[in-house]
Amino acid sequence: MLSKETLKKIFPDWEEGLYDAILKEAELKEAKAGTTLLKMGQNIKSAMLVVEGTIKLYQEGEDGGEYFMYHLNPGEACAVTLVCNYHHEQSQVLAKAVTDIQYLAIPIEFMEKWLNEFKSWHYFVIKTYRSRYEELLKTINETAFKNMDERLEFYIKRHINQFGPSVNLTHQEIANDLNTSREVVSRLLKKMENNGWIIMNRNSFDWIKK
Amino acid sequence: MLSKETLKKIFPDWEEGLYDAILKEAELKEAKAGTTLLKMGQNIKSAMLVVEGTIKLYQEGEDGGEYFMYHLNPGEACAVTLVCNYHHEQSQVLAKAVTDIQYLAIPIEFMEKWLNEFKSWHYFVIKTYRSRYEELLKTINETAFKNMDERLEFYIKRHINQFGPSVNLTHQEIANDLNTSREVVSRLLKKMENNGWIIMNRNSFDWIKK
DNA sequence: CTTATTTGGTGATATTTATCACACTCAAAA
DNA sequence: TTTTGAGTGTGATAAATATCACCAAATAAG
Repeated sequence: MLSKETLKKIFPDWEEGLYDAILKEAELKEAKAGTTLLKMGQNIKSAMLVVEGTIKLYQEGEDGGEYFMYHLNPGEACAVTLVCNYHHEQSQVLAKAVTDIQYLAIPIEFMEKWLNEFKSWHYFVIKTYRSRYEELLKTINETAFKNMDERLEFYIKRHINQFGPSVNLTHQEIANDLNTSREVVSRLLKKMENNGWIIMNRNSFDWIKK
Repeated sequence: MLSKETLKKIFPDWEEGLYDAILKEAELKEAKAGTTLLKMGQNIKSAMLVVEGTIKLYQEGEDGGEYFMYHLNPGEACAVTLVCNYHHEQSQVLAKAVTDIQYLAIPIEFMEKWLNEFKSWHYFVIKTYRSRYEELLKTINETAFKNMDERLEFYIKRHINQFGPSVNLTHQEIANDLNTSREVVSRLLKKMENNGWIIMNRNSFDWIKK
């Protein structure tokens, strides 16, 4: 398990008792890069707080397509899992580990209890929902108003914001995240290369614009 | 001002003290159908709780386009205005009254205070964020995965869910909400009419499918 | 080294959506 | 009644995106 000190660094501003409760009730889990942590429709049995690594949150289409919404980083939590009062509540998102990760899994029976018990937990839940809501607004804005070239640019910028200017994604992976096809991504990236926005290598490219 | 009884009917499950606080601090405002209640980028100075009528929430594009996200009904609140700790926080949504409405405006300086003071307020905020987050997920799903014909159908269904099977919207209004053009909406509605899904009248149509 | 697989490039074509142009109809106003 | 304007219908065309087909380069596997 984590030390209380580490916990405090990752999740600051909590009450002492909340750290103790976490240490007592939460399970520290690990997952390899690429693992699916939560599928759409799956019953939620525990809340998920990120300790180490990055998670990507998706919306899943009926046809099986995926649409990337936002990243979750250490100190953040998966909003949908935070307020589940009943065991039969189903996930409306798809969550995947993009790096090897560590996360705290807290059985959902504590959610209601801790809301009553710890003011700092209550604030944490609200802060989480608020920030995720804002991420969704940005995603909607991109999706509803922008063409694929701009959406690709936005996507790349979010990626380099997370992992630095070198992008190690295949065109196919990007296409999946944007719910488009590889050919479209290839052509748009080629255009960006011609514009001098990126330098392409095999299996990766570097963002140099601005 | 509203009576406490009316308030309790519209916003059930609150603490007695919260009703009193609302009666003391909130201002009951009215607005005509069509009024813009909140623009994107505008400073938020009060929280907005719907008492009567329906509000439509939009995301606004840089080019001035609008994209409909969800409805707000009596007993619901505008999530973005609920957690504003500072006076310079700007709205990321556009809110318009679609009918004549009444709403409670609560100066944002009470938000932080009431979070501490009233457990039921805390729950209300979380419940609000949670339900709005879910609405956004649905909107993203429609926008990212569906073609215009399906999005139009979804849009109409949400509308009739609010106002009944007779839809009194011009093609232009629908086009604005879906960020497309009138011609596209006209053609798709014509197709629905041919399929026997709707009956068209001038300035309105009726949904009969299913 | 040779072969197989993954990844990327690109033309051709189809589909979807946007845009432009203009005609028609109804209803309200003059 | 005539006029005006808002709302709608629809063809033509353009632009964006999706899909198909196939090839080439790089890498991994044998």
